[in-house]
Amino acid sequence: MSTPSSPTRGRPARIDRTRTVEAALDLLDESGLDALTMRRLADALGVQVGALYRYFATKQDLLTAMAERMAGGAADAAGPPGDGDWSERAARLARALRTALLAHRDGARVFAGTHATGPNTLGFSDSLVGVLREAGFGDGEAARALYAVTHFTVGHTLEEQAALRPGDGGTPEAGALREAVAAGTYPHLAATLPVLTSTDFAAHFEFGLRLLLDGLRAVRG
Amino acid sequence: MSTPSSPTRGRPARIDRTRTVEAALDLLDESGLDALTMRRLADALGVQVGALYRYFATKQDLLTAMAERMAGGAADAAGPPGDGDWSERAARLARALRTALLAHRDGARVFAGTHATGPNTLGFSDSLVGVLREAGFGDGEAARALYAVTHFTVGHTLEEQAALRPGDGGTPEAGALREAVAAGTYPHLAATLPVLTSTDFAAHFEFGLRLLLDGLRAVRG
DNA sequence: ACCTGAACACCGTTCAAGT
DNA sequence: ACCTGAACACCGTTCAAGT
Repeated sequence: MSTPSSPTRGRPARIDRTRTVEAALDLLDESGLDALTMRRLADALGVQVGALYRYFATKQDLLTAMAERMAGGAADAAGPPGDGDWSERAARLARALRTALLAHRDGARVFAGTHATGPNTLGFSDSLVGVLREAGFGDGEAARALYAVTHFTVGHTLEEQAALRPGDGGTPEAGALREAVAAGTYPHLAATLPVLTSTDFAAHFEFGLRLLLDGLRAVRG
Repeated sequence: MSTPSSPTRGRPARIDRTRTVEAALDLLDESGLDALTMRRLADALGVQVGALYRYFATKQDLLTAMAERMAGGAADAAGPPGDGDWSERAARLARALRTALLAHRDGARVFAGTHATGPNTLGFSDSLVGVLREAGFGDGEAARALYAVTHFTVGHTLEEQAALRPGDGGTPEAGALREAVAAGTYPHLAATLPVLTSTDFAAHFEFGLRLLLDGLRAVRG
């Protein structure tokens, strides 16, 4: 498939999967997902475009490998058993996922657009499900809680990184929001505008995470 | 900008914003987001590609108009005040958003990739924040709850539509998941595999939504 | 075995020119 | 005013041929 054979025959390879994923993440950080093209990546690696297809079947395959790489270490955030109660350990895992996505420009977009099934991604899921099962949650509850926490975290971080994109003044569409709210008749949006346009994304994230964990507490037993 | 002037001078226009968005949604349903190109859309409308740029500044602008269109009607799902308690009304809004996204192929991807600020989108937000404020939640809580519910719903539906993509047998990466879990050592994923690979997405959604609403109940007062 | 060179079949966007 | 025709500067992917 996309992995060359083991013994080094002929000239040593100039690139490999690991180096290519690293270069792709660097390019992502510098220029963003829209500018991450196979040609530009090949340039950065000093090879021709076609060479990339010996290591990745498609660009989607490369993006999946990037997502898997980004998730590295997140599984360890739970800490050893006994280090905090189940809700604190679960919260650490969710925060670690958000942090991992924030660590790369458009990280959430890459993650949301792929379906990595490598050890980093599976390890994270196993960790979170494990914390809940060991806390006494049923298998169904633990599995569904994993999805709820993951989907919220990815959804949140997608918005967080989108809001921070344009780069210069304030939030991007906070302007459009203010304008529309001022003109139209959205009384509740008008009343909550300061919070809605706040850029304290950590506070937004912690609020949603707390809802999910409080909800889990209510569902338990 | 992208809106032609009002009085009909010269020949009547062959296309307009509304017709174009409708054709784009049809094309989306038939072929998916990856196949939705400006050229194919122009073909479907019987014009040349360049003509589209008289109505939409960029493809992103078109996608935003599509997202806004998809959100139509979702704001009304709360029903009249008094029709159910706050949590039931909020749940109806969240379900209406999921349903609106599911109504179009790749609907969640379109919605997640844009930032519509039209009346449908703002009306939905105003509705949900309104339900919570009228139930006695503070402005900050109501605004942040809007984000939590919306991000969870979009994140969930993104996964739901991604899982249903390939189309033929079972879930797409359920196979990859089973395989990896069988080979590797993920005891908690192995134990919960039946639920993790379940395609009852409505149940997954309802569970996460319940966590958020139970969490809100716990936070109130 | 690994990479190059070159092609194939496309893209989004712009803009002079026609009607 | 609205649309066409044609171009510009790219894309992802494939594959014979070189080394």
